[in-house]
Amino acid sequence: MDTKAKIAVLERAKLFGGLARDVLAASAESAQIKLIEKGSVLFQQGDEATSHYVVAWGRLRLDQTTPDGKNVVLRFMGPGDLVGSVAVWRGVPYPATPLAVEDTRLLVWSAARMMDLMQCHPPLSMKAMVMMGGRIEELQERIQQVATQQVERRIAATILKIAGQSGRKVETGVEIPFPVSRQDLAEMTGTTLHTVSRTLSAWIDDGILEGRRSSHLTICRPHRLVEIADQA
Amino acid sequence: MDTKAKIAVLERAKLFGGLARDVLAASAESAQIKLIEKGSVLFQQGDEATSHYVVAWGRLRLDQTTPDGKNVVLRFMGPGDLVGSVAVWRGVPYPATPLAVEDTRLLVWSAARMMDLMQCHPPLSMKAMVMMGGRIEELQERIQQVATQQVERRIAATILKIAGQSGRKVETGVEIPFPVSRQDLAEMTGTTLHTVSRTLSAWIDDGILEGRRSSHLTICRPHRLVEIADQA
DNA sequence: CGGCCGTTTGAATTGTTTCAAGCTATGTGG
DNA sequence: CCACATAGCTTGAAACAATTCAAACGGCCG
Repeated sequence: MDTKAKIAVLERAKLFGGLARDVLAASAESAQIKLIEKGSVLFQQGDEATSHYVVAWGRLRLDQTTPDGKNVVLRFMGPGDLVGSVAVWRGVPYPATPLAVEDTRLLVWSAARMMDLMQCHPPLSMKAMVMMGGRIEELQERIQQVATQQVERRIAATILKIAGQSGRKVETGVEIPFPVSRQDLAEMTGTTLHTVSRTLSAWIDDGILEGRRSSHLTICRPHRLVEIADQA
Repeated sequence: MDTKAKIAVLERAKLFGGLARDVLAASAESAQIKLIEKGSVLFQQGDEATSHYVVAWGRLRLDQTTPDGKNVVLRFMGPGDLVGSVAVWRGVPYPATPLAVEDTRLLVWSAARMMDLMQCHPPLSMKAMVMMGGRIEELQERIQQVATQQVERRIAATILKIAGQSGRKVETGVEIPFPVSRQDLAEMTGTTLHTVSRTLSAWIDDGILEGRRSSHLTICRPHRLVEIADQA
């Protein structure tokens, strides 16, 4: 991947999109490329934060393991998303583990290089703040969801969020183009595999969803799902 | 309050602490003072974000109301805490409502002035990013809690967090120096007033806590509460 | 073919909520 | 100074949503 291709990736990244040519060029030039295979992790929760990444292709699932062994899926990440940024900026260990759910290609910067870029290009740090603010609001919304809504609504909302971020239109509806297991959904909504399975089964029976027994989920009647997600 | 006093407040604020003299002076000079009474709100969730605040004295509770009328307490804020920052930087409406639970005094900047300060003083925006990163981790931890732990543990952890932020040592243990109702705790932990009441009653019977019927909560046996908070 | 992993589904169990009633400080107006 | 109202809290009993336990199914890979 040459600098031109790197710039193309950066333009789609939330952190870099819309920034001046010279900032992109400076950033792209100092980026390394890293490739990881489906099923392997980029780094481990608790590792020292030495690098900062931008996803070029592929998809990652961000997992957080609790001291007592339970797992929470924080989110899925795709092209343009940032990985490890917060830990690098704060100088603390990575708080979660990104696992590739597809073969994935990323741009990499060392922590020091990233800090340099930030210092030299104020628009970059402005952008970073806006982005982090967005993440804060997202997390606050999720807390509100887990704290006040019941399971069925949370599952519906979660599926819709994933579809909104990564869904593709197909003949039968909107498809999520990478595998999302019942276990994943359980760990995103704070419930159990069993409850998710039952709920999805009911929706599939109602024709709202397609995708029994793994494969890829397809939303056939998005409108119904929205109704479930924000029913009073 | 003169500029000197303002600087003293800023030095204790997370955003300004440890910054160079000239940054503090420039910031303090352009700050206005605002006083609000116990029970009144600083602004309303949904209002356009026109100002950014730092708490000088007093205490606020940050509330978020859901579309269907339920309420979530995001956190309590005291001296040195920032209010409204994220919304100002992002140029979006305030996502929550800060309510004074004591008479409170704040420093105020217009959104435009705040952005100027940020642009002119890179160390300020660096500090802001580190701070926002901290908030992101805090929120992720809370999601993990609400999603995986049962109510008793969440209540224990929440009381300990409040005590850690604002607790004062007294003869009988650690006291939370402002009123925290059972309803508040319920809205922080995603449960009901009734469950909180039952749980606290049990703890008071066990001598872990003091503070039946409102008044101020005092933790008599912090160690026991920690055990409950992180029991496997 | 056989084993495995993710899933489905039923039944029993439980933590938590909901419903309902009563309590106790605190404050207010007569 | 005493009824009276109020706000916040407590507590029991019933109802329920979701989890846990248990077993079996189906697709896929070696």
